[in-house]
Amino acid sequence: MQSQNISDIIEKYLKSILGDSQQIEIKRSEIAELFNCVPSQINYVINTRFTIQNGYVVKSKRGGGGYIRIVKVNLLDDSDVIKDLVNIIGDGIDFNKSLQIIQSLFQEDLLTRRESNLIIASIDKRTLAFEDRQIENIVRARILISILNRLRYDD
Amino acid sequence: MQSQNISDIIEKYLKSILGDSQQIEIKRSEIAELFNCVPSQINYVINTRFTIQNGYVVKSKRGGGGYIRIVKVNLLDDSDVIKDLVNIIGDGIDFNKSLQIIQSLFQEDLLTRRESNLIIASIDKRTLAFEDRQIENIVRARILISILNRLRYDD
DNA sequence: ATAATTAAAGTCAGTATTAGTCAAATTAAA
DNA sequence: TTTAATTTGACTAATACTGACTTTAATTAT
Repeated sequence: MQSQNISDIIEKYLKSILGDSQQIEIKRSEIAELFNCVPSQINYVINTRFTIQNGYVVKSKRGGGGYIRIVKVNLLDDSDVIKDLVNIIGDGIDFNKSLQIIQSLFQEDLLTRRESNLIIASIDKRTLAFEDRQIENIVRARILISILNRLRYDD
Repeated sequence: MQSQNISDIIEKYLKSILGDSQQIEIKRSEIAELFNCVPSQINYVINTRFTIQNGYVVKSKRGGGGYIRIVKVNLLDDSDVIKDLVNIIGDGIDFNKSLQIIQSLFQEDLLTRRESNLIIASIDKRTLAFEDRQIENIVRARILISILNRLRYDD
């Protein structure tokens, strides 16, 4: 077996303790200790291997009693379609193009009318009015992508 | 597994004795004694978990026979609450406060779980991460207010 | 009545306990 | 050799806990 770097090993370990359960909760420092690495290595593993693309969602809390929770989500059937849309959006999109995307999602029954309206409200020109038009489109893209990625899985 | 800090435990306890009732009245020192912590910890729990954004209003009295009263408020029939929320949002709000507001709206059935999740995705820290932290909060406030307005039209 | 005492709760700043970020250094792969 | 992935650690941020001090209200003493 090749490439047994620590990140791969930690990844395997986390997946093994995930096992059949839907989610795990770990203490970053404990895992780091266990594998004799710096704590931020755990972040690296999570950021590179437990992404939504791979079907994982991660939540965490700092401070006393803090934790990192890794949740395995099941990607929906339309997940790939949405992924393609995300690629189209790239790192900037204007309001009209966004509207088209939302409308098509609505027509595909991937969004209710109410949901569509809420999203439109959030990426609307007035909501995102900046001095700089370019920034507006960047922010809009980020918001849309974040929402689309959220649509790729249920709770 | 999760939430092993005293604050979370006290929060759960208070919510459990709240139960179905609209309000409870506690003695700070008694609760502190019960959980073997300093009295000001109770203030900490209240200030971080029983705020108006969480859907609670707290009243208290000092001196002999003093108490802390926690009241669960209803967003629907209390227009002052909505006003308070808008005030809190103001022209800048951080992610955590926003999250609390969304959760309250969900608990009051003003948002579905899916809608809540989509909104959370759109105002998430990563989504709105800018060079300037201030801008992040400004945009988040605009999005939230835009959404609140949208909700108003719907009814 | 007024003052002193007692019995609450509030505030705030300091400390402790987590996790996150970022970029430089190193290692592996192409 | 160039590029990509990994490793590291110093610095940052968020959350929780504590205790000394303050404020307010009720009760008791004068």
